[in-house]
Amino acid sequence: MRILLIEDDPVLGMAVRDQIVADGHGADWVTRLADAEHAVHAAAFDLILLDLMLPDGRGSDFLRKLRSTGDATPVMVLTARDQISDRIAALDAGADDYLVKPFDLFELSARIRAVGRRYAGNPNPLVTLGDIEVDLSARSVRRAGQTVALTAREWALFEAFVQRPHQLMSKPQLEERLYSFDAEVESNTIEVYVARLRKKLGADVIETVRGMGYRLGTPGGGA
Amino acid sequence: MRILLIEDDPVLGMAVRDQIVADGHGADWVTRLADAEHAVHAAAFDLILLDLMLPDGRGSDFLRKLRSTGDATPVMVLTARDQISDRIAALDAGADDYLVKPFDLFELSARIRAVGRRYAGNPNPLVTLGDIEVDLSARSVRRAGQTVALTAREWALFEAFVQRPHQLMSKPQLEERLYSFDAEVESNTIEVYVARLRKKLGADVIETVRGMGYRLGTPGGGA
DNA sequence: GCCAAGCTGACACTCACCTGAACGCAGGGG
DNA sequence: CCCCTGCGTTCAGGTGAGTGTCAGCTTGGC
Repeated sequence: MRILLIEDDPVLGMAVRDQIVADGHGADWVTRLADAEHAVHAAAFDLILLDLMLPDGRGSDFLRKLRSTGDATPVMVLTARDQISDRIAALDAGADDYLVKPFDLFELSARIRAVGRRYAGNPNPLVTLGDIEVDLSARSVRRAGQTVALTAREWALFEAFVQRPHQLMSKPQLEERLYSFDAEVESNTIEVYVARLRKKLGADVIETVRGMGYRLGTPGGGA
Repeated sequence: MRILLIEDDPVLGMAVRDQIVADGHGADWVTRLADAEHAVHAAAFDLILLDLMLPDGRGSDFLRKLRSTGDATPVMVLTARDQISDRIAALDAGADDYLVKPFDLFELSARIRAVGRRYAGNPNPLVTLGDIEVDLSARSVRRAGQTVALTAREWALFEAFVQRPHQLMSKPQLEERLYSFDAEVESNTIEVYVARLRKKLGADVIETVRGMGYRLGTPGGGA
């Protein structure tokens, strides 16, 4: 999916863009409405993430203008918690969904997938790894047909691997993913959670690459 | 599908009716609540499109009256942007969905198809969960053959789960669903209603996934 | 054999969740 | 008009699952 992100806050913008890319989508990031209008004229997007407060205007005006041209691209609005009236205005102007700041990046991923599903018509995308089935949108994992219950952290870690099937991931990378930036973890948390995942899903779900990190394994003995 | 359109604006009404017909459904168009009441007594509809501002009364009153007679016909409310309180009233009165004016006729078609799918012409749209039977169109739940009475909120919450059987739903998602887009609820309402549902329907109807949300339990059909 | 890197079982602490109870409010009947 | 009932919502106390940390053990490289 090709996603246009309209957000002027540099920190949030970068975080969201990284998440989008990490989810395997293409991301165009602009910080002003003028650039956004240029972008939507230049290319077709599958989804637009729209901040409401921007330096050169209000997002809802942009949205209304977009809709008036007949453009039906799904638009997800990013709002602060106290901008209730603006949010309603955005929905009435034709937004399809909204997210309240500060939002969870996981929730963002889930919503983006939901949009993709709605407009692509296909049901839930299943990822298969040997006898393991992963439903990313439902956050459920089955092994040999049996549903395996994962905790929040376990799922977060596992999702990181599933989303980048062949990529090697270092422990600092994974820590960053699990704990954003602020939290400081000075222990072997990742090792512990890798162990817990292996216990629940089989020893070969995650492969250790000594001195470098981990990557998704090849359960079922396929290769 | 047979659809009743209650809308006094001639331009919008005609457009919507034409769209309905173009989609291959049957359309009855009335402009006043009196006519609407007459229509629902005379024939059974698969869907009612209901404007809230009508010359001879408020749509939400019509809806409440309809529900009080036990009529469970799906109702989609058509609202203008500044009728926020009315919109909430309508949802509380038992609306299944709503569309904000001005809306895309394309979206209208999509929503109608969604309703059609949800209540797909099977004579018995029964969902079975262990010893629990759910009739979405009749808004009734039976447990071990015994009908269980759910309140409006309880049903709204339960329906959210039943409609997406395997989907994990976060508390913010569920709050959205129950309270539309306006209310800022900072409390444990969802927890309370989950507890009440469990009390009425059994502890395992809804499964808690700590830190992530809830999903439908698997009293008999998980695996 | 030695060292570094990774594995794992155990454990205390926290907080997300559960739950009973109380309050406000609206609707209906007396 | 007022009381009564039922629903929705809030609150506070208690609890356990989830989490991070650590110590001791295993594995792999040289």
